Amino acid sequence: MMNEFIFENIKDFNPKETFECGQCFRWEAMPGGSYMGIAGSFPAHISYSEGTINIKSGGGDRDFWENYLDLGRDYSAIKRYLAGRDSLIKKAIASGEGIRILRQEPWETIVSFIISANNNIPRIKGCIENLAKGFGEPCGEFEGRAFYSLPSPKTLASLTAEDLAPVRLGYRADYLVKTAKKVATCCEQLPPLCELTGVGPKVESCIRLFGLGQMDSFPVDVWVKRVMHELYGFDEKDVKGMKAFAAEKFGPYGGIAQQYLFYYMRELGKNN
DNA sequence: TCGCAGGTGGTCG
DNA sequence: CGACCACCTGCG
Repeated sequence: MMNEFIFENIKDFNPKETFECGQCFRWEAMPGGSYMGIAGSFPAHISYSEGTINIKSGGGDRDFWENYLDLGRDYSAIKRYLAGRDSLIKKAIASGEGIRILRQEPWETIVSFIISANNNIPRIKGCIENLAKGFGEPCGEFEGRAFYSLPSPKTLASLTAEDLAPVRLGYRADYLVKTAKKVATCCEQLPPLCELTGVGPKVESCIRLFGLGQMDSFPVDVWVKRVMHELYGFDEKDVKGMKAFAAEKFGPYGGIAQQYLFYYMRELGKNN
């Protein structure tokens, strides 16, 4: 199966900024600046040029992709709101004008961000691909490559940490199995995130923002600590203060502000 | 060789 | 509560 969807007159979208701002791990840059990857069980190749998004996909309808890329949201208005509330964030926004928050599946974000803990990006990506290839469902051949979804809660719950050894998750394998068991028994309804093993405050914030569309969620990771120190003078240990500040300043769009700040600090780091 | 990387869980004071 | 510390793994 092969679909093609065109979205025209799209502002505030840049594939690199969107797929490399730390919110997702299954998209890969292709020559020419397009991105190939998979959303849920749908592989796709996404490119953008002069206001037009072109999506070639191995599944999912137009509505799915419109929703996944959050195209219904007016990011220009959000940027104006944030810049109006705080002058320091303007610089951060300027570094990542084309960031959009992908609307990923809750389970996908739960798995991804449990794996992300105390880990680095190349290895996170590797683990996720190993997990999908080894234990996920085949999602068909797309542009000459085989794609696999992540294993469902039920599938993962039926495995042991030992079974997952080839995935190279380290101690996170145990977290994943325990969490899968919990999610699998709560059919349909998601259990409270804080009850999931491997889900602490930071991972929970990421799941809320990237998986549940809670745009006010403000994940504080090492990069956000750094940028909040650099830009606003916070002590890097004062996570409570940062969250309170974000709630006060950025209100319903704290999570989007976080993405600009995160991307800004990452880009800054690359030049040093 | 050793520290580090999108933190968390467990233990103490 | 807040401060520590161990922790799989792969890379520089």
